[in-house]
Amino acid sequence: MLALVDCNSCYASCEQIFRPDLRGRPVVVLSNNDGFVVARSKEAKLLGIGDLEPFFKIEHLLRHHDVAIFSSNYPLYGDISHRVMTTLRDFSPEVEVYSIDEMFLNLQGLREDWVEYGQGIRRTLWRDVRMPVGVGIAPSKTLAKLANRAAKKIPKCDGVCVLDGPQRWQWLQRHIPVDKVWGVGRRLAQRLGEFGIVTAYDLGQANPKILRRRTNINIERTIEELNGSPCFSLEEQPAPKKQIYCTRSFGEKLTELPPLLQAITLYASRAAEKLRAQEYLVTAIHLFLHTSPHEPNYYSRSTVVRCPYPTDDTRLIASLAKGAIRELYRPGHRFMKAGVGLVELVPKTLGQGDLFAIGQPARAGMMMQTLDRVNQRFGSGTLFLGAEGVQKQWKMRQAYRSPAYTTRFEALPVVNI
DNA sequence: TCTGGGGTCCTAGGACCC
DNA sequence: TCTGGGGTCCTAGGACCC
Repeated sequence: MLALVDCNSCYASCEQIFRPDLRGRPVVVLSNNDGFVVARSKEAKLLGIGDLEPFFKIEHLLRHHDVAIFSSNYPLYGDISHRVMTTLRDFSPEVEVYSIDEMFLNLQGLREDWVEYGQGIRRTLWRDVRMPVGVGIAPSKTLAKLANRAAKKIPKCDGVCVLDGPQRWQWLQRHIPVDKVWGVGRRLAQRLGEFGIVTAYDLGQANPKILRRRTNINIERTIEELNGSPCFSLEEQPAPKKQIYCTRSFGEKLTELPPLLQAITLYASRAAEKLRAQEYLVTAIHLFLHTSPHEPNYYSRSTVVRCPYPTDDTRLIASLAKGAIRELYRPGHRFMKAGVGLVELVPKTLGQGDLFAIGQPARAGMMMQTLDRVNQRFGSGTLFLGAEGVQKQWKMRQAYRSPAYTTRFEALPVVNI
């Protein structure tokens, strides 16, 4: 058995931790660039505010109902997430951090009353972090996902749902549309519909071999999982990434080259940071930029540049990225977004293997190590390439951002006693 | 005034080469 | 009977997840 713990309306709940006056009130959190709604408190959902609704389309509705609006505050959410995960580690010796607001716990060998175990998790996380969560417990990840959904949706569950036998999970599956199954998106659901597969139960009863031929390979394992046979194992150490991307929409459309180059330098730096954290080197870099698809004369270009040698040096990666963007840039367009992808990676420890090939100078490695240490200790962005610029007028919009309560001294909450 | 996120992986299809 | 490869690289775009 394993458990999936998932924070309720994660970002909205994070905001409510330091604003208890907002508990019981409608709260929404917007995506990067204040683009659309990515988190809604229970009360906001009751107002009929949908998931992923463009902010500009519903702003009037939010104002009308006096909804509290927040821009995304990732330093805050990341820190709260870390507290949640740390607390959860006390409940199982083997865990997988699946996303910023979800964790799988292996329950193997823990003989417990699962409902009480789940309620214990909920009580503890509320007491220690003030984070409300749902707990789904089942023999496979896919079932634990469904259980988690039920824990939140079915009032009788009171936040915990245990699927410990076929009767229970089959009953639930009959009430869940197939596109809510983990790994089944809109497109696949449509295809499955052509075979008469509409609910999660239909999928569980389908013939895996036949469906595999007609759709994709993963569907076979999903079917097994729906029947209680685990196929996706718990990954304590997630597999190394095959690609690392950093892409952003700009706060305002960019027409000139210099700010584009600044932005791409920042994205290259972020991607290189992640690359070093994974202890890999990059050999090929993907660059792209495009205008808004909602505007006429849509312009979109991308290219791949090869590195002279496998590298994790921010300076080299940024310089290659800038060179490529110069080539892709055309005046007269209003660019909305650009990005850097490190697309061919090799483990750092693999080494060169070629006596005559040029490798990355050792000094570069030391320089990057110093850069990372300073930024880890004093905060991301303490040391950065001058080419990023200082003003950064292209930064994303964050008109409603809350303070970094837990990660900046000057933003610490003040308590009046 | 104008406004639609970000990350990862996969695949289709064309160009090019032997 | 009718037909004619296969690999690699590149770009574009889609699918799915949170």
